[in-house]
Amino acid sequence: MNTLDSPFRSQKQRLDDREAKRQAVLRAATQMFNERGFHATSLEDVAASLDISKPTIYHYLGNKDQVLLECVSFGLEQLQEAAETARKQPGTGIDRLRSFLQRYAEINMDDFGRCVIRTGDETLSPDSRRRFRSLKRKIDKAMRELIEEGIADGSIACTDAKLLAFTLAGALNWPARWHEAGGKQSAKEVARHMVDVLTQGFAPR
Amino acid sequence: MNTLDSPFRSQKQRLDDREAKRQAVLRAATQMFNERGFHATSLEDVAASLDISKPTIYHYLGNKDQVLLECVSFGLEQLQEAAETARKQPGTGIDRLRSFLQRYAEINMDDFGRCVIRTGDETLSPDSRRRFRSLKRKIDKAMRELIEEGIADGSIACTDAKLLAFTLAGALNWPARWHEAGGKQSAKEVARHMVDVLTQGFAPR
DNA sequence: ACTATTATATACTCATGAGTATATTTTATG
DNA sequence: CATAAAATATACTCATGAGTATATAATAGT
Repeated sequence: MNTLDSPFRSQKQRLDDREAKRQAVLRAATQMFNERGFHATSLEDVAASLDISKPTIYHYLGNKDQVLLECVSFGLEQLQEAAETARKQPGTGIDRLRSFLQRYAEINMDDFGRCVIRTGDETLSPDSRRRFRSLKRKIDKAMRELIEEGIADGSIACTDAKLLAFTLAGALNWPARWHEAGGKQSAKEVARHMVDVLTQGFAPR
Repeated sequence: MNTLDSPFRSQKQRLDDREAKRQAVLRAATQMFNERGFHATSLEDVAASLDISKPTIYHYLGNKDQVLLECVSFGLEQLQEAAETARKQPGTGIDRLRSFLQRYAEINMDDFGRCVIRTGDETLSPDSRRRFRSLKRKIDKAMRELIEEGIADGSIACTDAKLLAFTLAGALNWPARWHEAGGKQSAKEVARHMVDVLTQGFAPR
């Protein structure tokens, strides 16, 4: 099998190639959306940043709405994975929840996660919006279930799992707005600290 | 002095009139921005919702950017007031902080406060953005000071006031995205519950 | 009554940017 | 090789919506 740099690529290689280009477009788009906002970013800008032309983007992706949908879907997939990983872990409910929250926060400081947070539902077309919402609801549900498991085993103190989930999500979404990659504290540090604060509360124990 | 409905209004009355109209425009704009998003809302839409024409809006406000800036400024003023009120209150640091947080959350579920949260910095022109950021920084600073006072008097347990402020703000900003006026729980209830959770943490005591 | 000012509307201009028609080149395969 | 398919570009169209020029009615002040 030809793994060297022959000019004749296998079909798989070509498909991978295509996929890599799609990804590159999405990555570039995500970064620009995050910096300037979706509406202030034209696909021409995105194309230019990759030294390609606008129609090339349309060759790989249907339209601007779809570009955005894929960007956020990617972020939401990462979150979904994080939830599944946490679910499988050993330990008490609170341990699993904390481990999820840690990862959740980290993802929200990364390109695609940030995009999820910074994208308002209204930005997407009605169809995409439904998808977007439905994916977000899944994450929310996963978080709620982790909480409920913790309540059940007594490791979490809480009277309203839904509201707790919103509270935690809100706190851990916010860094998507203010944290910047090169900052003093790494995403990991920020996440850890926030999760601790949320766990303990700010009233002395 | 003529306080009845004479057709001859005093200068003050006329100024008030003008101000009332400005306010009406801002209120209508805020609501539409919150629902559809800034970019999906044309000033023509806003005008139509008030049964006036677009140039009338331009008669009262310079341009769309300014409309948005005034909307968010209004929300930020409310938050500023809340901060000042809390500062003046008696009690320990944690009491004053909690009282601020309560009000903070409530405002964020109201038209103008919501607009503050839902408006990304990138949405505004560079000049307005600077104003917007500077006003937000003030609120953040106020929250941080309340926290520091609480740390000083031992009523708040915290090692990083800045990060705690971000954490609390994030959690209490989030309802601007999901809470709706006619929902099951009133803004006040949601706020109270969230503040409690944040105070106590979710680890059993 | 006469003029200036304020409030409002109609009917434009103009830039931007999404999306496309079409041409061209490269790559793959019978 | 010849032809089909994929990749890329140039150069358009076209809708939208911000902002304006201009007209008119109402109100205020002289």
